Amino acid sequence: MLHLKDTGTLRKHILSRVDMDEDEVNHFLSHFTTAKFKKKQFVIQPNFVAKHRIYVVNGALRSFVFNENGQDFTINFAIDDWWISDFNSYIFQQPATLFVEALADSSVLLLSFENEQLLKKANHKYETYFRIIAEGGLAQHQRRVITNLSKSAEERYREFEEKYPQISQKVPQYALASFLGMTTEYLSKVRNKLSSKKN
Amino acid sequence: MLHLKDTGTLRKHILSRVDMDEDEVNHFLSHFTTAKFKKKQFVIQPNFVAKHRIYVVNGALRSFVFNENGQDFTINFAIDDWWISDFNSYIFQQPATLFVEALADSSVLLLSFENEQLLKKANHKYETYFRIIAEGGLAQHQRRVITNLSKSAEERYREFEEKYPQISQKVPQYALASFLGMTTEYLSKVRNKLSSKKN
DNA sequence: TTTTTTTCTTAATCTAGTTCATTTTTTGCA
DNA sequence: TGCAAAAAATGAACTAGATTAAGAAAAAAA
Repeated sequence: MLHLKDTGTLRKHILSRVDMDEDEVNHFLSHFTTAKFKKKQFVIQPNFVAKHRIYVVNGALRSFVFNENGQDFTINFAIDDWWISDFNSYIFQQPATLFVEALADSSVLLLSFENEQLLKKANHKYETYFRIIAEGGLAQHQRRVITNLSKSAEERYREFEEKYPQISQKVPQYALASFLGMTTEYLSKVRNKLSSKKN
Repeated sequence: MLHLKDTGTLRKHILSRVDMDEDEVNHFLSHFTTAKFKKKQFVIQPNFVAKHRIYVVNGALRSFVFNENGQDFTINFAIDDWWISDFNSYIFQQPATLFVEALADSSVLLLSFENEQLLKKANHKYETYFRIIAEGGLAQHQRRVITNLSKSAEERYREFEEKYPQISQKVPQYALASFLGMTTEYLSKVRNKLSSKKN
């Protein structure tokens, strides 16, 4: 059984998007399990089907891939109050291509694919919530594609810093560099250049 | 009033994703308007709110942005049986940042934001459909981010050709080049290199 | 058909960002 | 607290892909 304290932020996340009464949110939240992950622990691995959507209560996770040369690319970050998974795997219940790992000790809430189906059948409002987060994620990914195509590495870094200052504090630089589509070395150079400009 | 012929492919698109009876699909489809766009015509423009989601019956559209240097970047294509819009603008009803233009004379079905809200209120199944297409779009964008980060320009082109041979027939090369994150000149070089390898 | 406009190709030059090798700093943990 | 391992920084050499420029081909317009 879940403790109230664990689900407080997710409760807010839901209520800020869909109008539900107390009982409805409670029923929704009762379908989640809690879990804790140690830093460097894997949550999802390639070739296994992603069984869960993961809501981060606190901590930091990232999803990433290796390409054929063994280089590591961060696909997404998730810190407090964000969702993460290999959605391509989760939604279609196909083998994952991504890793999801903890970047720091983290507490999460897990929703299994089966429980999600039960929820969507049980109450229209639950499905509305899933629609809204999918649409939000779609819009966000579209914005990311736009920046990746149309801005230079330096601009991408500057924009990220401005938009997500909390994240760049929490994650290692190599993970941020590959998320932004550049090497660690180059990010280091960019950072240096920008900070020397300020002073 | 819409003619049946116009909505046939959208009908199939819906029924392959959500189980509806005849009346339900008809009611859903009655909320769309038809439109035809001439090649080069703009469907959505920056600073105006995207009022519609656009389903392409036949033809070809693309969404794109200009960056501050006036370079043009294709964000998405939509050919027969695809949806397109500036989703960031449409979903949140904020001013668009993208253009959407017709690359060829096209017939489309338009769903206004207001009508979409009516539909979602009217029947649970309609919302299920919107959830499913949002999730599909999210998964697709995530795959795109992965390729853009982890593959070379040549590989991106090869994969695209393999996956969407119909599209590269239909769209101008400069639009494809910027979609794949490279210049027209470089795409031309890549094409040449690959086709000379084959012979 | 001819003219005009748009798209595509080719080639030379250039550069943003990578690679590789080494050093310094930070982190974790016995 | 000290030491090994991981992460970050630095710099030099390199390259994938951009830029520029000019001509050829194709498509649209007249």
